[in-house]
Amino acid sequence: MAPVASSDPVYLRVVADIRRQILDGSLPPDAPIPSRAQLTRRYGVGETAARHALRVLAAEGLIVARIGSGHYVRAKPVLLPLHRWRFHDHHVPFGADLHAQGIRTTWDRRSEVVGATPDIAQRLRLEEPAPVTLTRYVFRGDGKPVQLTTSYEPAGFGEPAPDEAPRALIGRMSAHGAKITEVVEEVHTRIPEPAESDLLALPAGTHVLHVERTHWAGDRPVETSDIVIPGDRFRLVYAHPLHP
Amino acid sequence: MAPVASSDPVYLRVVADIRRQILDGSLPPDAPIPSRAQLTRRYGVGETAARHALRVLAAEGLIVARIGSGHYVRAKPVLLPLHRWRFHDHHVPFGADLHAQGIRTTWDRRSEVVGATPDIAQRLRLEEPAPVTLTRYVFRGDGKPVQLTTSYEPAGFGEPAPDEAPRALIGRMSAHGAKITEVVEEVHTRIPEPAESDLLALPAGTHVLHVERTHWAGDRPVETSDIVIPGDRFRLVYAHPLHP
DNA sequence: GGTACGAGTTTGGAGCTCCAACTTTACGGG
DNA sequence: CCCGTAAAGTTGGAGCTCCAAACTCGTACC
Repeated sequence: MAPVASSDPVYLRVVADIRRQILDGSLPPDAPIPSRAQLTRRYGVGETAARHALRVLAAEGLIVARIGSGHYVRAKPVLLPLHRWRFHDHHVPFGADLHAQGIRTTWDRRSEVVGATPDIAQRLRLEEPAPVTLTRYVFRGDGKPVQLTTSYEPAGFGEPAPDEAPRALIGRMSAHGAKITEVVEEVHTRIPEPAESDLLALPAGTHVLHVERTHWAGDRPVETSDIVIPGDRFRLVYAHPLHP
Repeated sequence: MAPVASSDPVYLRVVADIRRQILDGSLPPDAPIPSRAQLTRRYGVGETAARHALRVLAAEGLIVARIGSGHYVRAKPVLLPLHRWRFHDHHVPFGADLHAQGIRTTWDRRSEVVGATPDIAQRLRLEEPAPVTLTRYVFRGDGKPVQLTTSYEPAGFGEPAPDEAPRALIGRMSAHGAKITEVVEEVHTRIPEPAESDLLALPAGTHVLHVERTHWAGDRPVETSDIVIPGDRFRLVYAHPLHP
């Protein structure tokens, strides 16, 4: 979770504080959130900031607004903001979460330079035809493939060193002085669900991929969400940061 | 797209108007959106409304804000708000979109009454143990399964007639005077991608499921997104309604 | 005891203002 | 012609206010 510096907008201070209380359990499900008026007093902020903080938390799915009554902590607020990290432990819920459950994480990667499809070229703001480096990361939990990430970046930024950590494309490109406005990436997760594959006329017991697609904007993640299943299943719900 | 009545909030009038222009192409990608000041004049609304309208459109992914410069129509703004419709044509992007591409849509359904899992019971605000009707819809594009929806509703609302259209649980339950706060549903889509299944050590050519999970709240969808692939692939991006 | 009403609280819509940070543009000097 | 600076425009943060609709709860009435 990105820490909130004291220089950050004040509404983020409020958001961070309430979010922390919800996630660590001091505000249990269905607990009432202080009202707008109370927040202004308690945090010494204006109504605008209090209101915006509540809206952000509601958009994250952590709280629900019951109009006329108040805001309440949502049932099962398993939340991990989807915002600019990757599998690697320092950046990512996946890594942290797998670790917390005693699952050892590893990964490998294969890169190749390919011609950009019109789609990719447009997203990376390149002129067609342009060579792009396509990198596929396979992330494993206890050896079993858990997640596959496909990332594209303009060719010419150099091959990553063999042991270089999975890197955030955004960070890397801005380090080279380039402006990145959008990143396309695909995330895959394993999920065996025989009953359902049957309904879809697939061979019974077929292992099935959970494919999740992340259209990732420099300004704001458009959408995405989900669930990881390494052997057993556990669930992560990603919320959309609603800032600003 | 839900029509905007004249009694609706004014910011929604602005949102609806700009959204229409973007979707019908009169505002092409990268076209500038009128600024806050211009919107207040052009639509005769206050700054608050203009600002909120822009924020909603940005959250929907239709426009990007470039700070200091302005708002611009986003590249490829394929947008279909994920908000209380289903596959069936009148309610749904899927149906409309498939149709637009000359794909015939069909569907079938199987219902069974099962015991609610703790999870489902809690979501439907039922006391455990409670019987719930589990319905699986398989939606097809030209006969090929495209989407699978699993929905739960409290048992006792009656079996749907064999030819009754896939129904919105929310609408149906409120018609019975009940209050529904959340709907759980699962959406599955087929996506064959041999190269990637190879990387994940699956049999080559295995057909793969795109699983997407929709946690659907009475107040606001927490998250979800995505893509449909019937034979060939085409893509839909769902945006989160950011209201209020 | 049960019901109906009203006062107080809370959210959401809408208006206004001011300012900092940033971008774009236009202008003038070298 | 080119470059640097200044002015104008735009977004985002933050403050304030007023009001309608909706909910809660306690009181008073039947």
